[in-house]
Amino acid sequence: MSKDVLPEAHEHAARFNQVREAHKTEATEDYVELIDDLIRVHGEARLVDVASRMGVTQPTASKTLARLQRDGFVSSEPYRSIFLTREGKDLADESRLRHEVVFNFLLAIGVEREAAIRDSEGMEHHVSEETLKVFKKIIRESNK
Amino acid sequence: MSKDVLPEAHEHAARFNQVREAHKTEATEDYVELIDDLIRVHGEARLVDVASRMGVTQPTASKTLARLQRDGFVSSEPYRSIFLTREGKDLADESRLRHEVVFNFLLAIGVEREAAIRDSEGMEHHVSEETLKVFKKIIRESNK
DNA sequence: TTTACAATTTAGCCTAGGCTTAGTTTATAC
DNA sequence: GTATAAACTAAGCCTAGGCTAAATTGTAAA
Repeated sequence: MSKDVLPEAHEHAARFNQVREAHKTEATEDYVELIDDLIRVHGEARLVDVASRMGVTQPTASKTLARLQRDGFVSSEPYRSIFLTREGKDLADESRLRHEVVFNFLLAIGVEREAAIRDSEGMEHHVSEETLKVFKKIIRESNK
Repeated sequence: MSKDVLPEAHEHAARFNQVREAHKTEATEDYVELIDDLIRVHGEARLVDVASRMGVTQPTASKTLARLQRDGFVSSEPYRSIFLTREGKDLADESRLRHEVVFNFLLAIGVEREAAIRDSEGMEHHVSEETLKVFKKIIRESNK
């Protein structure tokens, strides 16, 4: 069962590099997705809510949001609520879509709801387009 | 389709905290799994190979290994090859098992091999026991 | 309208995990 | 047996993402 040869080193490294790439964008995606949700459901996104829902302190959320603003995903004035830029909104939409596919896929194959909620949060950032296609197909089939 | 209410804040936060927990152990799991592979296939694990296969520089690998040693997963003498402690070996076995289940699951549902290799590397750290059970069941069914 | 509380920012600290450059040790080849 | 190359370590720098404590701003109630 276990391997008796290893992939070539550069091949091997490429996998880990891909995971590291995904990690870099994870926080950004989680934040914009949450901000978009807050705006849609509560009418606005306040730092205090972003922080409590991300499970971090306000200074931590504040610092992360400053980075997102620097990188062009978010805009806000001091002491005011938070808005998504066009780029941020696009990323949020894309991110939520992927999140929903993973979530619905887990439900479709029989994972219990609570586990599906929790697992999809972590998994969504590591699912390629190719795999996502297979997930979608299985969701469609389970809806028949 | 999209939500019109959000989960309670503490519930929401719990999901992200779980993902952050998983991130903390990711590097450790990836390193011990790789070290175990190198020992099994090449007879020993040298820093230079760990670094090139992780896709990082030698000083980076060296620093990470120092941390793993501090935390009791790895042991080694300066300029010598790297060994797993009992704890490290157990973690490697557990980690490889999970990795294999995720990989075989992706194959079983029809994901192409290369994508399955890459996606399983990132996904393995975010799949709960509950979901893993469902994955195993689907693998068994596809082998009939 | 002032006062008090809530929200936000600032400052400063920590760890992980990247990097480069430079020095040391080990192994190899002549 | 020594020179050279390869492997490894050391030192120092950077970013992200956590934290606490303290200062500032905004808002609402008395």
